[in-house]
Amino acid sequence: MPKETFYNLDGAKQRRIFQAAVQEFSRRSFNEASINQIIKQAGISRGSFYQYFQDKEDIYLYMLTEIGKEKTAAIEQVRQQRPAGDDFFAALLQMTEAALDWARAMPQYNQIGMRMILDDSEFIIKLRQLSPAAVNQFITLIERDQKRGLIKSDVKPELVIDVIMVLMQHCLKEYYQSADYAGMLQQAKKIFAIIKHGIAAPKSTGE
Amino acid sequence: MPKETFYNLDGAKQRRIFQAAVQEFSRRSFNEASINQIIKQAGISRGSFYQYFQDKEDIYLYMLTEIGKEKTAAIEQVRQQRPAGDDFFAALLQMTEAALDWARAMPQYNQIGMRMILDDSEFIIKLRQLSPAAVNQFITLIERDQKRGLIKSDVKPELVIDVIMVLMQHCLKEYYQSADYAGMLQQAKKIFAIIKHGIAAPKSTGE
DNA sequence: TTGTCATATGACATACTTGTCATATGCAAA
DNA sequence: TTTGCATATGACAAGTATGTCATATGACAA
Repeated sequence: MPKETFYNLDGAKQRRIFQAAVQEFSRRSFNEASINQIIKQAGISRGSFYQYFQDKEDIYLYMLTEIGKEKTAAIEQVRQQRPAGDDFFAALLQMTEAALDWARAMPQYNQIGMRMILDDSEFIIKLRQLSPAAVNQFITLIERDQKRGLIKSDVKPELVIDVIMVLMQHCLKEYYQSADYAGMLQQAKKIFAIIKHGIAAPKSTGE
Repeated sequence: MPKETFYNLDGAKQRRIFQAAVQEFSRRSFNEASINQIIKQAGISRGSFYQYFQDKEDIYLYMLTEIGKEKTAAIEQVRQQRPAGDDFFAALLQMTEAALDWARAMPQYNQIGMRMILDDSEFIIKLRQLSPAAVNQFITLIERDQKRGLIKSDVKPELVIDVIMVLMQHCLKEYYQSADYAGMLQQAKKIFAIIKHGIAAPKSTGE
């Protein structure tokens, strides 16, 4: 919640400040990030900064909500272009592609998201606990597939989501280092196959 | 590689300094950690610190090797008490229990390990790349089980290890917050079951 | 032109950090 | 006792950071 004065600024300047924040918060952890760097990058004075924002937490939250808006819009676009598959794994794959797309297009935003997951400063921990996590939709999908007899009924949907989220994060992190889009997608598919079918050899029934 | 002067110190003082480092590096990231805190905690003067160590990296490396020694000893002990199971999943479970034991007994050490995985300061990244990771043993186990027909032959052992390592880290992280030993072990088992058998319902063969 | 008011500015106080260095201390040998 | 050497110390310089505040600026109204 920036102060009124910030919103009175013309759009270009707001944007400049936003982008300076993105740059700094994607480069360093919340604690390490420096307001000095942000104002230098944005080309505003120290005094002005405190006229716009309460403190570092304030501009961080502002930046997050801005990114959130853009992300929602982007996801909506993907969803319209490629309608969701009809089972859990199809939907999962679609989401994975969307996530990779996002990471590729907005590396800094993704970096910030990454940091948020890893960062363990008090503020970020508090913040993370509030995050809603749009997982409910997937839980519903799993439950439906369980009723349809596609997924074992004795696994807990929450656990599956948990496992998959963790692995997805890992893939994104790897993608950062390798920057190999196709390879990463390939690997994600293999991982999902493991989750789907397991690694144990079939018990000499089909063989 | 601390300086000679450090090793000339009597054991108690060395230990005090080591523990001060553990405390600080488990509390804050490498970049955020402060030498001031360490010397205050250890009860030595600023000047002395620089007589013992080159800089922050130096004491960090020293601390890591010390922890490494202790860990190796602890693992050896576990291995002797509980001999490894004869297939991959048995060995995996044993390792999980060992890891949880370790985390419970040495929360700070584990915290440091955790930080090392997450930390993205230049120094830590460089350091992490050097780490050998004692995964080879597990890869061998998987390959053996593949030959024995227990594990599908078309999965890449490296990928499986990767997936499991990531999930294990996640479990440890969760364990930190919940501090529920039994519950965590239970969850780990369920996760391994997913890896083993998958979540897809059997194709109307057994039902 | 003058008055008013929102906004912009950077100097400042304060509080941290790291690494150095002149000096002090204490021990051991001569 | 005196000499000499290893070690201990904290003041210091130089850098970083944050948040405040008196003052300057510029735009618009009277």
